[in-house]
Parts: sequence; C-alpha cells; structure tokens
Amino acid sequence: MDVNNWVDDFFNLMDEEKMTEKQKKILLASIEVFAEKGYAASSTSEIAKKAGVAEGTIFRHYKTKKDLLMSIVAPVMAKLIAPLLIKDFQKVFKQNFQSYEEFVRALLLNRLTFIKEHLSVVKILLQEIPFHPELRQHFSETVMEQVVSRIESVIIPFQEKGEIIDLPPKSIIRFTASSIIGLLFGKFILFPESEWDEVQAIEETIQMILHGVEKK
Amino acid sequence: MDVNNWVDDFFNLMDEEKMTEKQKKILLASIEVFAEKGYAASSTSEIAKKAGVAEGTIFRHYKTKKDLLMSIVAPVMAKLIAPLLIKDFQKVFKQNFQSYEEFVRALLLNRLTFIKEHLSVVKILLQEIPFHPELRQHFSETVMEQVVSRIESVIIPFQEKGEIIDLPPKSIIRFTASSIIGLLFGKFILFPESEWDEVQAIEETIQMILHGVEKK
Amino acid sequence: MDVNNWVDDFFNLMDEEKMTEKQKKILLASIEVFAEKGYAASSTSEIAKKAGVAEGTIFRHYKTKKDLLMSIVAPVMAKLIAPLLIKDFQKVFKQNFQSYEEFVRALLLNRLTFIKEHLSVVKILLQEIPFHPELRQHFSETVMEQVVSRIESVIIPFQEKGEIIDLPPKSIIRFTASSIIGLLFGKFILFPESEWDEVQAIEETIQMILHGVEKK
Amino acid sequence: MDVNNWVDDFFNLMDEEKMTEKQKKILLASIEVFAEKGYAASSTSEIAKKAGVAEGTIFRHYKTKKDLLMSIVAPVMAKLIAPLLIKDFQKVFKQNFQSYEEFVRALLLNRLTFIKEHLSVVKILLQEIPFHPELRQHFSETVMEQVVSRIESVIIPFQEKGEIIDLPPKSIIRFTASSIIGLLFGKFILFPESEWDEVQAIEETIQMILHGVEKK
DNA sequence: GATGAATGAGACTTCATTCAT
DNA sequence: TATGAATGAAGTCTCATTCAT
Repeated sequence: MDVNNWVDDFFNLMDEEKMTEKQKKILLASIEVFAEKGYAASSTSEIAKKAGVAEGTIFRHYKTKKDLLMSIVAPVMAKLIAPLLIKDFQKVFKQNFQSYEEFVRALLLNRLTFIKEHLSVVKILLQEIPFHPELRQHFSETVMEQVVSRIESVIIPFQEKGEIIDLPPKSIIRFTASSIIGLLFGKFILFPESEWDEVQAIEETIQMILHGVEKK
Repeated sequence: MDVNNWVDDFFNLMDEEKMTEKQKKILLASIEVFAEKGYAASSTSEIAKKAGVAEGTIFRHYKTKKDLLMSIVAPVMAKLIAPLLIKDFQKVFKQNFQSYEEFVRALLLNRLTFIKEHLSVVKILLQEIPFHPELRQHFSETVMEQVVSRIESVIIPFQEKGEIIDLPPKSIIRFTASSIIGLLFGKFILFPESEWDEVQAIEETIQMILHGVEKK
Repeated sequence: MDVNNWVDDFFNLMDEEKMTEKQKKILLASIEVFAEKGYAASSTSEIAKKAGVAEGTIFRHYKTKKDLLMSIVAPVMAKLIAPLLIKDFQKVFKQNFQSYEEFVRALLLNRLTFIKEHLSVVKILLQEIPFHPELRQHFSETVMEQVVSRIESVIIPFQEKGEIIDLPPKSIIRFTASSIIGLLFGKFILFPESEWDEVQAIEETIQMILHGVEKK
Repeated sequence: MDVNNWVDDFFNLMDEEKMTEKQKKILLASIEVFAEKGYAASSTSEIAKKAGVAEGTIFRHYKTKKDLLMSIVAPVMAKLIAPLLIKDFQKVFKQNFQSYEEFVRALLLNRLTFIKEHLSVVKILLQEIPFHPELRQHFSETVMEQVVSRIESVIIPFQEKGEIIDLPPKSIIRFTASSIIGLLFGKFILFPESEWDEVQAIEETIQMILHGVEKK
C-alpha cells in the first residue's frame, strides 16, 4: 500500500464503510496510543489491549504497524487540505470573499475547527512527518504544488489592488501558516496543561497576521 | 539524575570538560542518530557502532538511554534561553535597544544563529518534548515563569509609548515565537530538501512580525 | 484419520470421485506449494489463496494441515508400489519375463513413467518421509515386508539359473532402487535447472545396474 | 553473509576457534534439532532451550535463523568435497592408484567415513538443498564444474586402457554417486530403525558399482 | 458448503542493560 | 575504563484453526 493508495482509501476508510466493529476499535485505540506515546514507542500489544482485540487481529486488517499508521494519517492529511484543492477554487473564492481579511478569517477558522475535531490525528501527523520520507514527500508535493499555487492566485489580486503587502506570496503564506502552526504547537504540545481563552487567542493571532501583511 | 541535575550539568557537560574522548564520540553519535530516527526508534547498539565504542561503554557513562537523551537535550534547552535569563536583563536591554524593532531583530537573529549551530539537538528537543513530561514541565516553568516575564517587562513600556499594539504581551510573545518556530518547522522538517534564500526569508518574517505588532 | 484410512482413501480420493471443484483446487494448490517450499514452510493461507478459496474452506475438507499432507501423499505411496502388490505377482511375472534384464527394464521404465507423471507428489513424499514416523513406518512395512519379498521371489530363481550375481537379494534390490533414486535426486533436486538427455540417462543407468548384478 | 563467506568461514568456524562456549552449544543444539525436525519446523526457542542458552544469545552470534543453518551446512559442504578439490589431484591420484577399483574403493570408503562422522549435518544438507537456491547453486557450481571435471580426468585414462565401460564419464560418476546416496538414503532416512551389517552392505554396493562399470 | 473475521499461541528478532574479564 | 558476551523481556508478525454468518 503506497501513499497514493492510502489517499485513495480516504474515500472508503475512516468513514465507517467496509470496516468491522473491531477494525474501528483498532483504529481508535491506535490513534489514542500513537498520540500519547508517539508511533515508535507504541506497541501493537498495547493497542490490541486498549482496543479489546487479539493482537493478531490488528495484522489481519493492517499488514504492518506502519500500515496502521498510514491508514490513520493519510486520510487526515487529505482532508486537511481538501477544501483548498477544489476545482473551482477561484470561482468559489470570488463569490464569497471581498477582502483578504474575510478570506483569511474564513479559511483559518474553518481549518482550525477541523483540526480541533481531529486533534489527535493531526498531532500524530505532525510528529511523524519528520521520520517518514514518503509522508513528507507526499505532503510537500500536494501542499507545495497545489495548495500553495491556489492560494497564490488569491493573494496576487489583493496585492495588485494594494490591499496587502508586496512580499512574495509564498512568504506571506508561510508566515500565515507558521503563525497558525505555532499557535497549535504552543497550545497542544508545549503547554497542553495550561488553560487559555481559545477564542480570544485565535482572534488575536488572526489580527496580528492580518496586520502583518496589510499594506499601510 | 533529575531535570535539575541535568541543568546543573549544563555547566560541566558538552563543554569538553571531564569528558573522555569516547564519551564525546558517544554524545555526537547519539545526536546524529536521535535526530535522524527519533529517540524511541534509535537503538543504543547503533549509537555504539556509530561512535566506535562497545555497547557497554555507553552505560558506563550514562546510566540509561533516557539519561543519554537528557544529557543531550538539557544543556541546549538551557543555552537556548540563557540570554533571556541574565540577571541584568532590563539594564542590558535599556543600554542596547531604543526601539522594539531593534530589540526583536537582535533577539531573533541571535537565537536563530544559535539554533542553526545546534540544529540537530534543537530538533531532538522539539521532537521529544511531547513525550517527556519532565522536559515539558521544566521547559514550561522556565520559559513561562521567567523568560516570558522578562520579555513582558520589555514589551509593556513600548506599549505605553504607543509603539506597539495593545494586545496582551503574552499573545504578542506567542505570535512572535510562533512565527519563528513555524519558519523553522517549514525549513527543517517539512521541506528539508527544498532550497531557499534563508537570509531573505528571515528578513521577510521579521518584517511581518514587526508589522503585525506595530501600532498604526 | 490414520495411515490405514488414508490408504483406504486411495480408492476414493484423487480420483475425482466425491470431490467438489474446490476440493480439487485445494489439493492441486497444496501439491504445488508443498513441493516448492516443503510442508513445514507452507502456510494454509498461501494454499487457500493459490486455490482461490477461503481459508476456512480448507479445514472443511481436511481437519488439519497434516491431514492435507497425508491426503496427498498416501495415495501416491500406494500407487507407487501397487503393481508390485498384485496378488498373482508370480504368475504375471512368469508369463511376461524370461530374463532378469527384461524384468528390471520393464519394471523400472514403468515406475519411472509413473514418477514423472506424479513428480511433485513423489518429491513431497520423499521430502516428508524423514519427519513423519507414521509415513515412514507405513512405507517400510509395506515395502519391506511385501514388495521386497515379492521381488526376492523373482530374483532367487535367476540366481539359481546362474544368471545373476550371488549377493543377498535384499542387497541387489537396494542397489537397484538406490541407483534409481539417486538418478531422480540428481535430476530433480540437485540440478533441476540443468538439461540432459533423459531417455539416454535412464538407459545408461539401467545398463550399469544390469551390468552390476549380472554374473560373469 | 553470502555463500562465499560461509565457505570462507569453513576455515575458522566449527574448528573451535574464536567460538565462545555458548556458541558451540548453540551449534550443536541446532544440528540436533534441525536434523530431527527439519529446518523449517525447528524453533529457535527449542534450540535455545536445548543449548542451555537464552534465545537472544542465538541472535548475537547468528543474525538470523537462516544464518545459523548456513553456518552449519556450508562448512560440511566444503569439507565433503574438499579432498576432490586439491590442486594436484592428478598427481596424488597417479601415485596412489593403479586400478579404477582401487580408486573408487578408496574414495568411497574415505567419504563414507567422513559422512558417518558428520551424519546429522549431511542429513540437514541433503534435506535443505531443495529449498535454498543459493545452497543448490553453490553446490552445483562447485560439484559440477570442479569435482566432476577432476574425476573425469581420472576416468578417461581407464576407459582408454579398456578397463572400464565406454559410457560418458558423467554418467558413470552419476551412477556411482547415485548408488552411494541411495545407500545412505535407505540406511539413514527410509529405514533408520532397521539394523544391518554396514560393512558388508558397503562392500556389496561397491562390488556392484565396480561390476557395473567394468568392461567385460 | 463456503466464507473470512477473529483468535491466541508461538515464531523470529531486537533491545536496553548487566557483568565478568 | 572499556569490552562484548549474555540476558530475558518485549516487540512485530505469522499461522493453523474456529465459528458465526
């Protein structure tokens, strides 16, 4: 099963189709354990125990432990960027957003909602990306070559209208994404115990991002 | 060896004092292997081989594998924030920086230089923080309670002067740090293969950060 | 199912009677897999896949994996020696063969033809005999106590006529069988890839066998 | 470790050099277990138990189970044909043997003695050759291309002198080897329980072999 | 009769750690 | 101090077999 298959699987897997009850339990248990200990430090026996399943059952559904990881991570990766991959991105965009602020706000809030819903899996994805070149490659190909170019096509008109700063669109995108990833990293990885006013933190971050790219 | 000892060790370890040739080789090999595969997926036998020592030798110097990790990670953590922990922070600051921009620029460039010099170890630190509560706790205590308060004491006067935006200092700090971490994450983890103009990317990021926090 | 049953089964099994399509496929697949990897290294799941049936189906027809082996091997063992077990062996012999050479030539050519037709199964039989005492016992009982004695009764008259050498009939039989088994072993196991002129090799071997036992 | 290394190892392994006490025990236990159950049906845990060693210890000395098999089998294979690979085969032969009978008798008795001494291992070798192409290839290369040609050079002069039959030397060799292998197969594999007069059986076999190839 | 999900024992192998030398 | 053989617990994975559908 290579990455492409995993991504194809996104349409049947994790969507309660063709999955036995036990398989779903295995998936959920894996997510829990991987998120807590990291992939390499998780044992299939612990996953089996937590899923209430014999260890062999895991391997009936997933040929290897790595397969299990990929089955978890690939669909989320796909969904994470899915909204940015729609065909008529430009059209949809023009219908909906009149200012850059509106666009950024809508996109970020939407994606943050998604991330919050799939937090554990996103955490696993971020943690494992450094160690799995296939993952990284697939991610960078999709993101770099498709997502980025679509967003660029949104940014450029606003630059031309003089609404936002004249830096390379790629830098603007990276800056925006960075701020968001940094926000999440702080919240969920560095200081998971600390309490904070989430809504407000997000609002402030968006403000600063917009502020940072706006043309004075 | 608890975290406090590790931090104390910062003054004797990694500084070529009291370390045998073999011990240094072990440390360097560990850094290489941990950075490449992650702590959990690295084996002491591989480290031994790469260091050119016997397997047993590692355990003569480091009681456990985890000890080895901490010996690597703790000193860097300490050094990473060291400049922000100096006693006379306020005084030093006032002597040197007249504008917020100057301060941010100096601090970020300085720390980025440090990170580049110790990249592997910083990578290990970031990767392992999620899985080692002691590390996380130590980090959050030091950073939150000491570093942040010192930086706050710098930010507030600039806010009073109307030079920067009126958001909570903590949010400003988080935003700034986020942008930097995001920058590094993109460069070194997501797209390590891609080439880019580093100096310029940093410059652009700093610009947007400053822009983002500046009061219009 | 003990050995006797298997042998009894020889009359219903492998003869397309009472066998479903699936069962035949299972049998053929088993033969293929066992011959290639050996019994112990073959998995029922591989056999099922190759037979195009579900894993469970195998066990509907054969209680255990070993049962499957025996169902393959027992009938061939029976058939292999069948011609030498006919009731009126002496009579048949006297009608047909006037010289020892004629007899040996007829018997060997006939059995070699049979073996070629059932090569895979004979291979499996030879390979598994060392590890299954029941098989070995059954084989040695039948062969030693029945086959050998019948052949002895052929050899002795020729010795009395001075046509063949005066060694113990058992030694003559062993020598003859050895040469044949050795021939097969070389051809099919040691050097399966090499080409050779089969007809001639057989002819030469028979010549030397006859030569070896002939009285000068 | 490929076959060539295994063969090279023949000079240091199995000769009590550089082997720890435990390693020797592992080797002996393996031979015992492999010979009894066959390689595939033997478990490393049983070997460890029989050797009085922790299971992990096996893998410190032999990277894989197959490595263990090869470490057992390769040296014997080498030694088995070693006498036929000496440089001055022709010279040695001429000094020692005046008739073909003398030569065959000497060679066979010598090799049979060797085989008896290393019976278990030879058994393992014969049993595993069908399933390990590398073994088979190495065997056939060495035997076919070296051993056979040296023996041929002995046979041809005797054929020219009219002492032995005019069949292709290869056939004569195969016939001779076959008879011997068949003898062993009967004795040690088919009927290991039966008693017999070994010396006499060998003598009879040799007689028939010689008889079979002799020119009348 | 046929399926294939599920099992759990056990296979091979790795690994951090210990200890005699 | 340094070694590396030895350990045994634990890891991933395979397999023959069962059973509900």
